Amino acid sequence: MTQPIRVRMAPSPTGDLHVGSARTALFNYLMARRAGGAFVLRIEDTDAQRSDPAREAGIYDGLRWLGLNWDEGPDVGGPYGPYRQSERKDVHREAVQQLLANDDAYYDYTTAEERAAEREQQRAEGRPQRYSGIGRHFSAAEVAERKAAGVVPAVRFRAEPKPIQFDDIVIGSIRVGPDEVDDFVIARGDGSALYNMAVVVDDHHMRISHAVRGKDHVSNTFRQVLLYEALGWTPPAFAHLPLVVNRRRQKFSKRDGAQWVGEYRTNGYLPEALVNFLIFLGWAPGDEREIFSLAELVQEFRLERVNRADAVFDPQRLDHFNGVWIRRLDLGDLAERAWSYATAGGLKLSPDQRGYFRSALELEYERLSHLNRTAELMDFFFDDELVPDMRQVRYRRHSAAETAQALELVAALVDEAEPFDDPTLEARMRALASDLDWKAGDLFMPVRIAVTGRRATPPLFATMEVLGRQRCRERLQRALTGLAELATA
RNA sequence: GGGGCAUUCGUCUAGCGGCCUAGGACACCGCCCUCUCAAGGCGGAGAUCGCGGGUUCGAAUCCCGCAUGCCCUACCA
Repeated sequence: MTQPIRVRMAPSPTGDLHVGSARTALFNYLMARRAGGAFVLRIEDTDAQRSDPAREAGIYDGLRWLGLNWDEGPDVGGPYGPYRQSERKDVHREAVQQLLANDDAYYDYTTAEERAAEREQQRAEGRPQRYSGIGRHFSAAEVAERKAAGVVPAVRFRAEPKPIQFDDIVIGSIRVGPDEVDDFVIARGDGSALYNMAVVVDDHHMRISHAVRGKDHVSNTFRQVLLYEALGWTPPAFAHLPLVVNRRRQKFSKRDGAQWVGEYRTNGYLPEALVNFLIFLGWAPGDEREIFSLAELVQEFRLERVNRADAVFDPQRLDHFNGVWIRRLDLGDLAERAWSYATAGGLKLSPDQRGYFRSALELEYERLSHLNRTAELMDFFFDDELVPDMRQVRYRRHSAAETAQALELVAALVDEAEPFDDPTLEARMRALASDLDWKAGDLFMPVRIAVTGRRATPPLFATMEVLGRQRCRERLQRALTGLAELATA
């Protein structure tokens, strides 16, 4: 009888979802979905300092935005709740009591000063810095004395010297010698459980089958294994993921770029792109495919194929995936997503412009690298006061005066072209260039600048078609005025 | 100081004893396409597989040392 697959994501409520956490969440999500198991969200807020339910919102938003939906959690409930560690103190306390009762743990009445002194001496002697268990040996009288002096005891696990070993799905067998794990604190003076204790208790009670987390927890795992053993519980399978690191191969942090998922959202990244990028930080399909949707990953992902070496977060690669995914979106979807970025970016859009927005966006498809660049890319479509700066034209082959004459002809052409569409405009403009004995490009660039105000745009005639006769005509007129001023200046 | 783990192009990775004179992708460079900018196509440069020993007919792949890096070493998580 195999246990159902139950995995969890256990972030601290920091206010937003870290990209490293997002990667861990993704791997867990994939595990769960592939096996038809459960993806549990547990908020680890045992540190009262940082605990604030309001700060969970960013975690939820980030996960939801990425499409990493959870089956059980503080907000949706579930059969093994509560899902906030701060609400599970009784369960933790009960387990601490059990360890105390079995003499697997003890109250430690040493003071912080005593422990610091011990560490200091060990350092001076060049010995490993470990808690020697001095608190184990106080007599009843000594304890009474310390109590009277106001010492509040912490609860320490009694770690007997013995080698500890566990099998990790990604790393393999990991072991540590008999003297490596000392008596560690499992509960504070006030009785509240510390991280390792809380994790073990919660993972057990939540029936977690696989603990999939960052490699930075390997050392903790040795302690947790001891706890499982003492409590008489079966530990979950462990899988420790390589870390997401910066260019200097250290833990990814602020100065390495945006570190929160929310920032990627506002910076115009698609969740599909972030997922696709993140999955390759520690995993690869084994063949040469590179583009994967979340749904495809559910089919392909195998924990067994996860790498062991840390992966550098390369923003350029993320950008590449973003472009790929933008181009994969169908126009309706893209328009819907880009709309809010466009207005946020300062474009004044009215609801009746949706059709126009969409037509314009269609032309910008392959030029849109990030959704938050929508406004800067498309503002000329919406600026009805646009005054083209004709100084942008390079008057090498043709003078400003000649250019003005040509634009007059173009204006006339714009007035009468029928229909006012891409092929008609192109045919007539090419004919005009030929009549003038100009190279087509020499004519198109001034027109482009006149009509869009910029040198880089989508193909000119498609752009003009979308802009419409009216706008093109007005802008051409303003360009002509500008050219005249330029001539007199 | 101690321990654990890791080490293939600048980066993400393929590779699990012979198919590797190491493949793909990003970035970079060049060419093509072309009305500009993109996108796309083609090509180039880029890794003596961290170093040194072994094992083997044969090693990026197995073993042992060394080096380097990262993580942990709290009454943080």
